[in-house]
Amino acid sequence: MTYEAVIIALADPTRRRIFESLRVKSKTVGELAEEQPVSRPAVSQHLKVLKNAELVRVEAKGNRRIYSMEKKGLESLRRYLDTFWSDALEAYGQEIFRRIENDEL
Amino acid sequence: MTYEAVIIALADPTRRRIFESLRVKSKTVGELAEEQPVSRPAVSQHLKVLKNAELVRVEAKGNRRIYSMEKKGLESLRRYLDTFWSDALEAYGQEIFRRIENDEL
DNA sequence: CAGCTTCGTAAGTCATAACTTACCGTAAGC
DNA sequence: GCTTACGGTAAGTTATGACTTACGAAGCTG
Repeated sequence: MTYEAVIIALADPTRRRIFESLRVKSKTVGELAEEQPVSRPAVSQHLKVLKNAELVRVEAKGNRRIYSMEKKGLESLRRYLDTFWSDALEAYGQEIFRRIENDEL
Repeated sequence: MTYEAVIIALADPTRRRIFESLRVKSKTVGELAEEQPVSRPAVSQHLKVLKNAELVRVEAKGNRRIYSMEKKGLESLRRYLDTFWSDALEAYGQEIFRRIENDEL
């Protein structure tokens, strides 16, 4: 059920901006904080959530922490979405809907 | 930017349960409320959010409103996710990451 | 028409999570 | 070794959003 963590992580606009910023290139916490309209500790907290959702990974480089994009979280969310395109469920749902329309239910 | 509404809509567990419940068959507000551990007005409010995200559609049937699943919202979210699998961005990001690793940046 | 059902909205409460400042540990530079 | 830079965590505040009850509109029922 890790896709829940991914959805929650991406639901916050600041967190989405941080995540999408890493799409271009990997950055330190300070670099990310400069781009964002919030304080550095706030960015740290957001990165914690993103890491928990496996949307970013950290690389310690001496004094700094270099954050980069991680695809694993996105993949689990995509798998969740894909389950909604099942043909069987689709057909069943449509049939029920038709019956309701026709007052057969 | 409608994918934002979709992510926000799916971020709430109650809303996710309502949405997934409609996967099986279309239902009235009352039916949905019976399944959920919250009041009927709460369900109404959640349905409003889901509708705004194009995750459900309504069908007025006399006194009742029959809610059913709508794929449009899911599709826009999927398109958003797919943009992260662009090979060009991937290659660029990896190259930058390599340079940082090697202190070339 | 009177009463009952269905459901949306308004208003207010409460829990949560997004923020702030303050502080601490750790690594780097002089 | 002392100072400075980087970043994580704690504690407290504030904003948001998920809930509740109360109410009203619109439609079936007898």
